[in-house]
Amino acid sequence: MAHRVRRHALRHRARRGDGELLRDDILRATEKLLLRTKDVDAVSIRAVADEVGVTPPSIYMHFASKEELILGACQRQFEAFDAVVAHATEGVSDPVEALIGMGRAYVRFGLDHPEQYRFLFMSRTPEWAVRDKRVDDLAGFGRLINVVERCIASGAFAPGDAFAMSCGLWTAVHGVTSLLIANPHFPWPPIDELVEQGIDVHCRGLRP
Amino acid sequence: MAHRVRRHALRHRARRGDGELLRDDILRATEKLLLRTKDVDAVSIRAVADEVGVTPPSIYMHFASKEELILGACQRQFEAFDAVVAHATEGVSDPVEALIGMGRAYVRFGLDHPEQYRFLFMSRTPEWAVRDKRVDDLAGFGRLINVVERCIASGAFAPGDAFAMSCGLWTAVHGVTSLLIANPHFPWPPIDELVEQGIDVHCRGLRP
DNA sequence: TGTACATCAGTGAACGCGCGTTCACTGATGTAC
DNA sequence: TGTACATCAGTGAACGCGCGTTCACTGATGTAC
Repeated sequence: MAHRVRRHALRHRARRGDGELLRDDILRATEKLLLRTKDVDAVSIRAVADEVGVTPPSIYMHFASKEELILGACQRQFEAFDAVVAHATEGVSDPVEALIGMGRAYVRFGLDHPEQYRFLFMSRTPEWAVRDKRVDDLAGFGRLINVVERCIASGAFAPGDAFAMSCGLWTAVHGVTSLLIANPHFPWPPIDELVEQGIDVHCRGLRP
Repeated sequence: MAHRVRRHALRHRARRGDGELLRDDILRATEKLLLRTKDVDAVSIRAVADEVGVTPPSIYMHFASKEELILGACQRQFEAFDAVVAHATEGVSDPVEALIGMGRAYVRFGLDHPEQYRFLFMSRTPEWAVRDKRVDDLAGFGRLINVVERCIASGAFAPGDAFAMSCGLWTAVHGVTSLLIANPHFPWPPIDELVEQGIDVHCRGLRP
């Protein structure tokens, strides 16, 4: 393979006091690389620096190590994912409809941002990421439990452990999303059909 | 980090005509490393050679490249997985029972061999692996379709597209397996419960 | 039975590569006087 | 208003590392005569 050559234009040096601007540029570049390469291992300090238009040591002005950089990008992606799923339930009063909307949004986000999804829910979670990640994780999951409880209260679902049901629902939508991401060459039936059917079957199975 | 040091005993040179023995040793060592390191990226030609007790160039006597080596190990794992799932349906006449048995065996294999499962069903499938892998893949999937068809014929499942139903069932068991593998720190309910509930809910949802 | 030799199963050393990270530096710019 | 200076936002070159892969070789062993 050829030497790594500088591919991107040099970035203008920030004005004094605006050093923090670089931090944002770095995170944005990291996400861009994740999306383009579709491989977290291809995201190197050097590649990120090049994408930003800066030299590698500059990264260390804002992140103590590569781990911290990746963790930072991960956090951002998590927030985006969380926002999309939260948005799906807005203004929907029927709890089953809200649940279905969440499921659709979940799968859609995963398929639209496969590398982000892979990173968030399919990769080995290194020890260092667990603590910080877990907070948001539980926040998004809390929303799910809430909707499931409303489904039970409304009589749409049989009474039972809302937490366990939520785990089941999560595994269901995750199953569709991740299998489609990992196995794009399999002769799947039409995606929308698969999603609708998966959610529908699961909801039918939870009825009284 | 320290220099890689030879950790394993030297292997006895094979007798003339027994050169093929090394091929088997290499594949076994590769699987062992996958299991131990839980990371396909940690499996290097050099690490495999060391595990076998041989020098790196020896690997190239049996595999043209690292890709071929990994592919060989993947094939083996696939066969093991396929055998376990096939075994689960043996001697079970009731089709729903057979399906449940397959599901349990599937999840169990995944949790018992997380790195194999990750490699088979959660990793990016490189272009070169697709063609060879697909054959076994469809073979195992064919077994699933077969059982689903029997479920429909017996009246246990509502009539419908057996292929689409099989896809749905696959995503369901995959969802449980892969989410547990990727997120071991999440406060899951008891695993058996999660598995049983997942399969049960899905089967209920498919009833007439 | 003895010996020369071809073959086979490897070895040892090296190649160039991209990686994370460190360290001494530079040059523009805001600020104090 | 002019100037010395501290600070800030970076740079350039190098470090040691493990990696996949290549190439010329070696030494044991089965075989032909």
